[in-house]
Amino acid sequence: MKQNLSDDLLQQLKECLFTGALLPGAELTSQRRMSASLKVSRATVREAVGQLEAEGYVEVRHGGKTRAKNLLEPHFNMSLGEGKALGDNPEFQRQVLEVRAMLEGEAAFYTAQRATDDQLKALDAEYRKMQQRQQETTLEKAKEDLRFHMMIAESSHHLLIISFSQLFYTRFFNAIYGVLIRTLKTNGRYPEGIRAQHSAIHQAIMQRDAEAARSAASEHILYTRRHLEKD
Amino acid sequence: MKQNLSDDLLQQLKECLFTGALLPGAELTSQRRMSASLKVSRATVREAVGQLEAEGYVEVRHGGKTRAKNLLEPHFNMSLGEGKALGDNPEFQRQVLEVRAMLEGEAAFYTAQRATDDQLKALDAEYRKMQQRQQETTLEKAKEDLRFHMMIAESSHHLLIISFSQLFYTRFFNAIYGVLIRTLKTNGRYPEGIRAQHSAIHQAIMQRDAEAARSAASEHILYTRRHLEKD
DNA sequence: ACTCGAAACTGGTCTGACCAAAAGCCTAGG
DNA sequence: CCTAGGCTTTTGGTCAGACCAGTTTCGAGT
Repeated sequence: MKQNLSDDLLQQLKECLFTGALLPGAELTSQRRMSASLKVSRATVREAVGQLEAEGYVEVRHGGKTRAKNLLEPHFNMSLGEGKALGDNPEFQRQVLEVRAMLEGEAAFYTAQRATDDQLKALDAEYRKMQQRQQETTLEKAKEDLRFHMMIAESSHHLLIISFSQLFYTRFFNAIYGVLIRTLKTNGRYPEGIRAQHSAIHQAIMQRDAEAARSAASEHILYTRRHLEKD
Repeated sequence: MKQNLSDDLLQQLKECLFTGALLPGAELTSQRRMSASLKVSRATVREAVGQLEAEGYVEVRHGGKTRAKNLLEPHFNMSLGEGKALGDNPEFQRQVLEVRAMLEGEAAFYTAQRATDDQLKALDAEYRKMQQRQQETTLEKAKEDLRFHMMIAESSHHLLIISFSQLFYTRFFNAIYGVLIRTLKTNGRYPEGIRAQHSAIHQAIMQRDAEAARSAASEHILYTRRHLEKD
């Protein structure tokens, strides 16, 4: 079962990618460092990294750092969501909310179960920052909201959820933002329920109550959807 | 439009393969000769040849000559072999199951709510067909199972769920299939719970009971996951 | 004619060097 | 304060030449 050194290394690197030890967007150690720490030549490292790139798992730029790619990205280039045409479509916005409801519910669930203490601490800090800042533009509020949810997703230790969340939030930001705009228009102001819901999610995760976290996160999104349906 | 030297060479070699200048079984010139005749270093040649091998176009044996493979071969591997490392990874398999649990739960939920009568009829027909056929290979059972779930997803009238399901099932079929194989190995036979669970999903959707459909579909997947964790 | 081993291939790895692109840093000028 | 500009470091891309390890080839000795 002995194979090439470079194949060994390739396998090893893939392992890191599939288990989530190397998250999408994370930087790989440089070829020279790998070469030194693994006691193989840089040529061998290059061979392995080259394969990884060819298979679409990492992105390597001359002079820049090599970083892990999102596993789902190559398969997510559909005509969907490109542009705000879809972002303004109420039916599409509704669907985005429904997916968010399940996605963020699951993310919160696994985060409550698996987040490291450091991640919980960072999440707590972000939450408090979010609670303080008040007078901001709608756009900033939306971004802040997304950052909070993205942090939860990243703490889930669930490669697929992390990958999908990344793609989803970036691709469909327009639709998500559009929902907020429309809510403000219909409702007159930022719905007062949001604050309490964020608090509930935060609290459930901090107490590592997975089920509560899931339903709180899910409810948070469905609450927004109900606001939208009043039209 | 200038790219890497090795990429240039890779492209060039592919040309030879696709135009038939290099027929299946033919020997490639050695890396040293290429390096000399093209005035590039052997490292560059190796990079290109390595890619070719990774893509399945040539076969290279230590000490022996490198020869062109049958062009159709990579496409056959595509159906099953793409990313074998990924499909065999237990941790990844578990994550795939978890995503399936939420994805298929939601799909069943919306299908129960929104499927047209025609879609329900087609689903019913597929279900009955599935119940009849018994003696089949594991592979065929897996495909059948996936077809059933894909039909549910397609009946959900939910663009995002449909799109994601399609990508997910085709892309990660290996991991899904790997789960089945592993279950069979651990368990000795096809778990008897599956049949009843399919029935429960089918029944809930037919009665348009969305909540029941969701939990039945979700439970179906989680049941499989539990089987896997017995190791 | 056959066998077998040396020699001449092949690909796999290593070393250390240089180039070019990107990133980081640090200073001078707003 | 901080931003724009250059300088240095770090990164990936390529190169040369060497050695190791399998394969193949082919001729000498039987």
